[in-house]
Amino acid sequence: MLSHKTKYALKALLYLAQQEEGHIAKTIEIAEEANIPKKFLEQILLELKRGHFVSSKQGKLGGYYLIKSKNTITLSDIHRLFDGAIALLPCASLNFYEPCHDCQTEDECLLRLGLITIREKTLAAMEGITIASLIKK
Amino acid sequence: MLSHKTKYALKALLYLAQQEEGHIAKTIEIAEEANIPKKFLEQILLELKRGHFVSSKQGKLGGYYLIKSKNTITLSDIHRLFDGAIALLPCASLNFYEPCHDCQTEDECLLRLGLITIREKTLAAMEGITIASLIKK
DNA sequence: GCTAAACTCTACTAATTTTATAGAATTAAT
DNA sequence: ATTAATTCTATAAAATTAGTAGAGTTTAGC
Repeated sequence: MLSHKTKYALKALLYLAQQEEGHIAKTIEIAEEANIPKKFLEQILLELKRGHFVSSKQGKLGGYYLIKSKNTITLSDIHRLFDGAIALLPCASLNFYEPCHDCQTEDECLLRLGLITIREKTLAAMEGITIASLIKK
Repeated sequence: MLSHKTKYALKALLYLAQQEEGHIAKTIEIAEEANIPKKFLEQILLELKRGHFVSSKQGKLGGYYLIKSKNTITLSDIHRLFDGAIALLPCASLNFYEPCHDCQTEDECLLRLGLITIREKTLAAMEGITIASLIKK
């Protein structure tokens, strides 16, 4: 399941992607439009900025805007930024790999290969969904 | 990601499925074999029993054994029993549906249809993995 | 019947993560 | 200067997860 943070991030990106070129959106504007607690959204937008999905203008008249094309921002990108691994266990993860310490040797693990299969299919599905494709539907 | 509980449940089922017909496995035996804290495993086995995946024999010489065919126990079954919904948000879930309270109307939600697509693909993948198929690999 | 060894059940605790909130600091337009 | 926005750090409240404790129940075997 997605955390609220990831859901809010996606909703914020969807809002930004729907604005006309050059529009700079204030946090309060996004928060009210997408029903997100404003102070929580501030943190989320900062993380999206650090992840190079959005950028900001400071000071009066400041705000946030997309800097990555909405066609190239996928569900898996945002999931990884806020919720981490796509895989069901770290031992089956590409980007967040960690061995299980309850397994003696990974080769003997009956679970891992199955979980890798799941991750491959889920990841393919998540990479197929972009901010742009969500808006089109 | 799977909780430890779900991972332990799967490992316990894998252990039981590998025993010869008629064998009754003690909790301590499964715990040691699969590296699971014994008291935690007790709870997990009880939940698996309530879910009709295993049954138990009480008293001395008691223990647990599979009652559902290993060919029909899927990853999605066990995920749902311990970790709940397969979908990324409750509004996209089949078995754990709940509306989001930050959406005005569900029809206007740009996220939901995409998440339903993901759920369909992930679920298909998870239904394809059974306890039996994990043992074969 | 008694004892040993297993499952059963309820409650509790400790740690972690999630979901925020608070408030001071910084930046920039007017 | 003033106003209104982002930025940053710290904190708090709530929920979830992971695990423990201990009493109760059941059954095999002597």
